[in-house]
Amino acid sequence: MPELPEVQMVCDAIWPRIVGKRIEEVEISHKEVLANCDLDDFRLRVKCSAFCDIKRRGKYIIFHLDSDAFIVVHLRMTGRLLAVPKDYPEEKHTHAVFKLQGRDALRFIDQRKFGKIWVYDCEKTLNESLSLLGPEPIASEITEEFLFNRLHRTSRAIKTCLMDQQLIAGIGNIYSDEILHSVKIAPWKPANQLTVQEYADLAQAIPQIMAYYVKMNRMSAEEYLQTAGKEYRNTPYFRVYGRAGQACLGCGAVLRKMLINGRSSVYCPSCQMLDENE
DNA sequence: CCAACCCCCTGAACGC
DNA sequence: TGCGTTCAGGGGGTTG
Repeated sequence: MPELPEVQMVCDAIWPRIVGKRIEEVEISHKEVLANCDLDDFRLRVKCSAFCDIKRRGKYIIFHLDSDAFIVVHLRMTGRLLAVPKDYPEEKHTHAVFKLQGRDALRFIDQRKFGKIWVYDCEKTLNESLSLLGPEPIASEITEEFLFNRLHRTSRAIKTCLMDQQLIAGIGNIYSDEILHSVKIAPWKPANQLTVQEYADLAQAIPQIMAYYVKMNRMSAEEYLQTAGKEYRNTPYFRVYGRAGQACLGCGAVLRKMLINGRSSVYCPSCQMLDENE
């Protein structure tokens, strides 16, 4: 489920209950959740360390430990991280529990078991593992020149490009649709057919749209816990995602849904097709 | 290089 | 009410 705005909110929401606390015990009930080591190894590398920071890179959540090791979590489709009191009722599909000093525990819950947890010994191995990620969407690197240089030779659909984590890290199916609707570009348009103006529009819209949804998704730790991490505040603000069959908020035409590279995509057949006869 | 598939897994929503 | 089908916001892998 979560893309950059949701992952950012999770980091912010669990931060106050996690940072500064020591890991007293680790319980892994579904060992496949560990992506790059086995259970004993994992325990050995993180136990007795304290969390000193939580950061986000793309859709990855990065826990910095005071041993200089890092725990990295990717929620994929249905993963959730909850910081809760140890005696808080345990939810189904809880695969990992970090019991912290004091009253709280960090739990990883994932119905579909797609989510993963990695551990890295130092900043060097962490950086190597993330080295293929493109720049953050809310960053000065996202310029017209950057997009042109990276895209003008590929015939892939622009939507597919925006979701490519090696181009830009953090955009998924929802926000690629939102971005393309805002700049009135058809999601299936081959990237190498975009005009100079369209590259410029995208460079402007990508940081702006992502920052907007980060802002709209902000919630307190208490609010996050109340919904058990299952609901997001920014959902009512989507202008195309989840609105197929409803009116385009720009022109009133009925929004349509189609598959692009196997991903459902919602678009406005009127305002996102103005350039069809180029 | 890239498109077009496949896979991982569970549950909700929908159609008959 | 039940049963089958389809779909889900991610990403990695294989094939041609």
